[in-house]
Amino acid sequence: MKIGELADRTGVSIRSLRYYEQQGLLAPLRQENGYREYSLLAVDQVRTIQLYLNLGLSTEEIAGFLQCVLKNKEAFCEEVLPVYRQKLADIDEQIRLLTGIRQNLIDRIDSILQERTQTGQEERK
Amino acid sequence: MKIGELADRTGVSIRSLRYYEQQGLLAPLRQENGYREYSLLAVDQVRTIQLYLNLGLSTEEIAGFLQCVLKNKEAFCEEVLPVYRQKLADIDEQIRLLTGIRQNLIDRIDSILQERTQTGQEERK
DNA sequence: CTAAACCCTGACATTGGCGTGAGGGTCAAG
DNA sequence: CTTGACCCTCACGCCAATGTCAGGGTTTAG
Repeated sequence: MKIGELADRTGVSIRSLRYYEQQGLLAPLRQENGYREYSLLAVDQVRTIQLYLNLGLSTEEIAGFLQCVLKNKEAFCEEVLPVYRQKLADIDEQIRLLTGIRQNLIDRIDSILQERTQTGQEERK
Repeated sequence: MKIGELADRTGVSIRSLRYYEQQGLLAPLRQENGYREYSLLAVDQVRTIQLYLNLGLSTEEIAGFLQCVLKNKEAFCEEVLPVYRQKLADIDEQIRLLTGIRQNLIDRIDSILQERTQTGQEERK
């Protein structure tokens, strides 16, 4: 199938499909006229890519184990687990940072509201 | 004082100080030779800017109330509270997203480990 | 006088997945 | 033949704060 059909079937934009190819995640054949020719397997492949992107992995990280997971179960691919663990650590760190800022904001909002009630300023609901 | 001294006193890079000025957060006088001339107040001002940046606010948002908070208490500046609340909502949303991904990662890690022990693959500590 | 140490204004680079437009082939239906 | 729907390859834009050159003045200590 050509790129437009693959885009329709997967819901991924043509631009993204070409980008994935550039990043080494897809390798379609070429017709004589230069058009990309995708096999049916490409549909699953693109969905798999999307799945990993939604986990916050970069195209580079995905490229590191995509070929393996397409042919085997994830558990068989040694590369996957360390990437997952690193990502988990990163996310935990991000959540930690955000949680700190969040509490800071809450404290500041509270103290503003408190100061306003003390000085008689009204809080609009 | 000149920009280098302000940078030393605040720990903020010269590049950033110039950027803040460009964003309307600082407005130093100019000497005859074109050098920026900062008053002592600029030190507090820069620290205040840093404080808000660390809360995740953009220079544009900060510009909206910086002059006010430099002269009054935050509680007196009407612009601050809505910005804080919006930011808090944004952060809550980010945390929600990250938490979802986090759980997804944990589930996947667990299932990989479980599959490996079932199929006899070893988990290196 | 000179070299070091500052200061100035641009302006490009970074990050990363993807939108979008330019300029131009290919192909099938009418 | 023509029109329209596809396809191709660049290549810039985005977002935001900051790093980092380049090319050039000024000042200051020795």
